Amino acid sequence: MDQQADIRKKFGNRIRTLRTEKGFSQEAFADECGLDRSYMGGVERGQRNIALVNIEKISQALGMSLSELFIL
Amino acid sequence: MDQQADIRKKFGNRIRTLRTEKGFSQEAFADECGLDRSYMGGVERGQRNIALVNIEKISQALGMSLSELFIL
DNA sequence: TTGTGACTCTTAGTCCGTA
DNA sequence: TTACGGACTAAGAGTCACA
Repeated sequence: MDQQADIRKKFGNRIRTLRTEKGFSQEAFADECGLDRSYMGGVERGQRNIALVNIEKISQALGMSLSELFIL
Repeated sequence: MDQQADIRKKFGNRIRTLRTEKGFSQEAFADECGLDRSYMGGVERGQRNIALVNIEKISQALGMSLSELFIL
C-alpha cells in the first residue's frame, strides 16, 4: 500500500510540475484534458489511481509522449 | 472511443512483446506481477484500461522503468 | 497455454458545493 | 487558485469456470 501511494504521489508531482511550467491553472488544465477539476486535483495530490486512457489524455494536453511523461 | 481502444491496444501489445521476449507464459508473468492470469490476458488484448498502480507492478516485473515501458 | 463471459466489490471519475 | 467534502454513476480490480 505504501508503494502504491508512492507511485501515485510521484506521478502527481510530475503532473503538477509540468502543468505549472506551462502556466496552467488546475481547472484550465483539467479542461484541456477533458477531465474534472476536482479529479485532477486528486491526481496531483496522489490520492487517485488514474487509468491508462486518462494518462494519455494528460500526455497529449502536455504535448509530450508517455515515455517523456513518465520520467518521474 | 477509438483513441481509447488504441492506447489500450498499443500498451497491451507492448506488454505481450516484452513478456514473450522474457520467455514468460501469461500465467507465470501474472504471478510475477501479483495479478490474475485472466486479468493480464485482458490487458494484453487491450480490453482493460489498466490503472497506474498495476502498470507499475508490470514495469517492476519486467525490470524496467515506466519511461522505458512506455516506448510504444 | 490463452481467450472469454460473467460476476462482485471497489474505485475511477463527475458534479455540486464550501473554505 | 486550490483543497476538500458529499453524493452520485460508470468503470476498473480481481476472480472463476469453461472452452
